[in-house]
Amino acid sequence: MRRNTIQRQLVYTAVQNSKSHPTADEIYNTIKESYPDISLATVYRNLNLLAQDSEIRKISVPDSADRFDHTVKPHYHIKCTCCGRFEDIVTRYMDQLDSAVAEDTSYLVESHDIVFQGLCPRCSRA
Amino acid sequence: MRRNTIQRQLVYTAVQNSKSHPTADEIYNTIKESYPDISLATVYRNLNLLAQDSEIRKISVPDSADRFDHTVKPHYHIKCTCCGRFEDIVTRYMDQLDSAVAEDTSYLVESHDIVFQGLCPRCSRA
DNA sequence: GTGGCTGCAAAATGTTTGCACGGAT
DNA sequence: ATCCGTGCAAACATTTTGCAGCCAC
Repeated sequence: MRRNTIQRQLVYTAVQNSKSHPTADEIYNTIKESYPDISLATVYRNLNLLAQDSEIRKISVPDSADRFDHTVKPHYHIKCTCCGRFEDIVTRYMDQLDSAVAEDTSYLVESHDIVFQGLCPRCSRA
Repeated sequence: MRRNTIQRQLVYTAVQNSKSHPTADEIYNTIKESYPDISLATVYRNLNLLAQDSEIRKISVPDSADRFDHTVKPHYHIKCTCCGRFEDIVTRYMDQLDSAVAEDTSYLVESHDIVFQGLCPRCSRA
């Protein structure tokens, strides 16, 4: 049975209100402004619980800390190899990849993540 | 100018000889058997240099340590969410995704990685 | 009242770095 | 002779965990 604590609500709200893709530490610092007693461990615990419950999404980013996304609907991401900027891609999720791979591998495929890498407009001008 | 040291050759060879997708620590332990003085820091340094030079590939794995791949040709991976098993997928690399995303985002897209997740045959039977 | 959740500190994990020395060029 | 790469240890970054008390149920 899962309890509905103040801390979990704060974590959830902070992720929802973030326009970008915050790291655990960014969430922690945001919440601390209004609720200075919260602990980083609690932030991590709740981010993981919320991700388990599919209320937020956990994204694994190459060469940096995990990020969290308020958008639960599957979608893709792009990372600038120069400045680290990290953004959504607005293409349609390709369900058919999952079924194709399921046939080829005899895995029970649940999902896939795509991370594109390249130079963002600003960095490519330099 | 890059020097050709024994240690770098050992790291390169260890990655090539590995059938799977070893972590830095696995490479380190393999090499230590024949060359006990090698340091983990040296293994990390050389793995990163080799990946920079595109002699091996570095793969970011959700919720676990980075892995290294002797296959330089771009291809996709799948991870079992239950036992952590990690394998190649033998589909064709979809170049057209990179150009499509380049058009949509005005990034200079270099590449993309896909990691599928699901249950491997063994785990799905349980 | 109970047991899941918290804060804190410590530990665990994964990776990088400062430094003096040694070896490849 | 140069100076890049090494081993070592320490630092660093990120995330998890043990524990005693607390609070939502």
